[in-house]
Amino acid sequence: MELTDRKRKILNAIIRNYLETGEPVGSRTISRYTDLNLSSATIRNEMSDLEEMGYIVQPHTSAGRIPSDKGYRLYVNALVEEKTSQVSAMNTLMIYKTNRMEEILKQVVRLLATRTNYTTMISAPSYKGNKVKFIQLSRLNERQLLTVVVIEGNIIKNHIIDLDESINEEQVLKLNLLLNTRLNGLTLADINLGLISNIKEEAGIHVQVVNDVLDTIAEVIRAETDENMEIYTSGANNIFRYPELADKSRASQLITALEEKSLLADFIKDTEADETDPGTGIKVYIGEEGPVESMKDCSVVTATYDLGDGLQGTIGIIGPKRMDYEKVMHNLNTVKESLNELFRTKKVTDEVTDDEVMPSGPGSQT
Amino acid sequence: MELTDRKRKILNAIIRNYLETGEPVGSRTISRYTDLNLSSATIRNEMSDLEEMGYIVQPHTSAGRIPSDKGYRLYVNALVEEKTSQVSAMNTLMIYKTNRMEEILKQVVRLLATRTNYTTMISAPSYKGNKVKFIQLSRLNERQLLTVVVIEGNIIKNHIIDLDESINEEQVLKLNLLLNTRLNGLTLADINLGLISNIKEEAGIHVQVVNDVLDTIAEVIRAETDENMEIYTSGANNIFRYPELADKSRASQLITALEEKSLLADFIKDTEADETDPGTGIKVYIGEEGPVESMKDCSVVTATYDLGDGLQGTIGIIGPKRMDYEKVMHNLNTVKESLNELFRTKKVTDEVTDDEVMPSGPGSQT
DNA sequence: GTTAGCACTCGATGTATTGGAGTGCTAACA
DNA sequence: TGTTAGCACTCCAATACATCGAGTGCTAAC
Repeated sequence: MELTDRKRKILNAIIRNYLETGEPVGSRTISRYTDLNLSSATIRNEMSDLEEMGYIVQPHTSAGRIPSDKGYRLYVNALVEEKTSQVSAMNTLMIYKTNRMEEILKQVVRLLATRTNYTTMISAPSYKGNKVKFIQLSRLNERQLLTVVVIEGNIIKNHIIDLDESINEEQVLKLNLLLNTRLNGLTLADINLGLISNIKEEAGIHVQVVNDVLDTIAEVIRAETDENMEIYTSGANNIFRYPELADKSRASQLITALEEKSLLADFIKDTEADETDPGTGIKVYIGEEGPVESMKDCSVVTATYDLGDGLQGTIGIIGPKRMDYEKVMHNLNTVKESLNELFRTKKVTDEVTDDEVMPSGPGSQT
Repeated sequence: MELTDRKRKILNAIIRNYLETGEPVGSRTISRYTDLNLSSATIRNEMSDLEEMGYIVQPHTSAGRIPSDKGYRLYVNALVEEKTSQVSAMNTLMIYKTNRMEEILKQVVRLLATRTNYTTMISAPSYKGNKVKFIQLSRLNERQLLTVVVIEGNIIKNHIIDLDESINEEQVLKLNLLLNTRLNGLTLADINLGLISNIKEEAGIHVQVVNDVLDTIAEVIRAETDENMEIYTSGANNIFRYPELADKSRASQLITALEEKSLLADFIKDTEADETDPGTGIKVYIGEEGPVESMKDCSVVTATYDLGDGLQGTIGIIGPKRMDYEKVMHNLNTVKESLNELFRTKKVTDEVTDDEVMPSGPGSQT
């Protein structure tokens, strides 16, 4: 059967109405809603066809119809086409400037949640290059060394090494020089066994330190590429606004998914893997289209943002299938713009970083 | 009216029964449950008294009774007394060793949640001393400096400074020396205006660097004492196990509270402020006793843990008022033991730290 | 002081009944 | 041939009503 223009209009009307009300929509409603001037009976025939084609679904006999995943997909595709051709209304977000990346992300994800009334997530930007840029060893006291490793993209990692034997300033200086000359500009892949044993030889007795520095480098690089992606979420409570997500079992599953960031990471990895999208960089997962089983009652809309220098991450909005896709996509665009804006004007104070507590065991009082 | 021994026993029986079933308990149940050999009628009379005294409450006429906050309080107090006199069964937790404090905390909070079936939280240990221990400036390139500040307790913070004017190695060395000799061993309070202008004078043209280092110090110290406490939670989905917390509005409020770490921080601050507890370090907030309005249907049990060196934090368990206080307190003790254990045996690899991404604006490609 | 007995309350549960929104189908119409 | 009016039918949601049972308070007897 062919999807005539009229059928298309009716389908759109059904979807739009359902987005608003969340209730199944009947033929009579459409008959008045649209400007097609058709009787409800005609609409009924068309709806019957649409159902047969799989665009809409009847929750039970003698209820109205609701869109199927396939129906939503058609609708969203149309939206996307429309969107890309039109210039997105610039409307930057007020992001409070701060030096800590973490703060910015939390702010953004929160803003987005309150603006859209959906649940939101954002992944910290990760850097693809991963070349070692700078290594600094500092002598804290005769048995402790502070290691700081900076890799391209200005990701900083530090570590305190407890030494088995004491070390003096001169030795530290030498090691610094050695490590920097040998390792700068290399990626983890470049640092092979031959190189390592080579360096160890030159380092003489300070093998332990070299080992540790290499571990630290390995850690910083791994942390940025791997599984344990940093993800922030906000507005989890918004799921209770939508009855279709708010019942006990569904809500519980969703809350669990939000807590298990690894599930969210699946969406982000999927988004990042797929570079074939039209250009807006916005991707929509409707229901079962997504990679996460327990979120099959939701739609997820994601977008990648780019801070320049190859530093990029993903923003996502999680809501019911009947979410306001148009609004959501618009908001995602706004956020992308705003983040760009922020980092373009941030030239002056363009550092953001920091670190964490580290407890020192009872053995290390000096 | 006096709380006779018999009334006490009946009250206990009511509470214990209610903890198990979650349903109002009637006189007949108690009449059989206890070994008092009293008829339901007698129990009824006693229950009537207990209600008048405010220990129990009737949800509606002709339902059984449920404990009031006051009733729980009596019960918990008795529990605590009993607990402290008895040696807590040592039963350490399997904590997977890792170098990152964050990982350990996440592990602990998660373990605790799955063990207890309640929602859990843990605050990162914070250090009370806050003396500057070591400052390291490194020249990344002629316009960028890396600042690393270590304070006692080995909390590390770093920062990249973009300079208005170029700087050479020699100048960096001088600044390093200057800052270390002047600031080491001082707390934030010690660093007054006089000292600052003094240092700035000595620093000559590099006022900007001095300012930034001071900012960084201020930030690291503030971050550890202040509001923005790091708190991890787990097992949010567990609230759906308890019907009295699982209805839409309550669940939504709770989820919000868990997301708004600031509310949880209120509990932690309260716990830490109160050093007058019996010695177990365990504190129980029943319903409205807690500082957070939106959690008045919950009980929260907290305990402080101590990693030595004055580094301490708080663990908390959030559940319905009818939570299994005994189990919860026992588990908290176990976790305390385990954390102690972990850091006692961690002497060799006693560092834990790390850091974060920092994007570099498009202006800083070199 | 304790207990048996009884009337009473009130939520929870189950069962009809009804109303309305919606459908599918058929026959008539343009 | 496409459109529409009409009608029988379905099914959910809401309402009302009856019933059950757990629990209470009170009184009178032990």
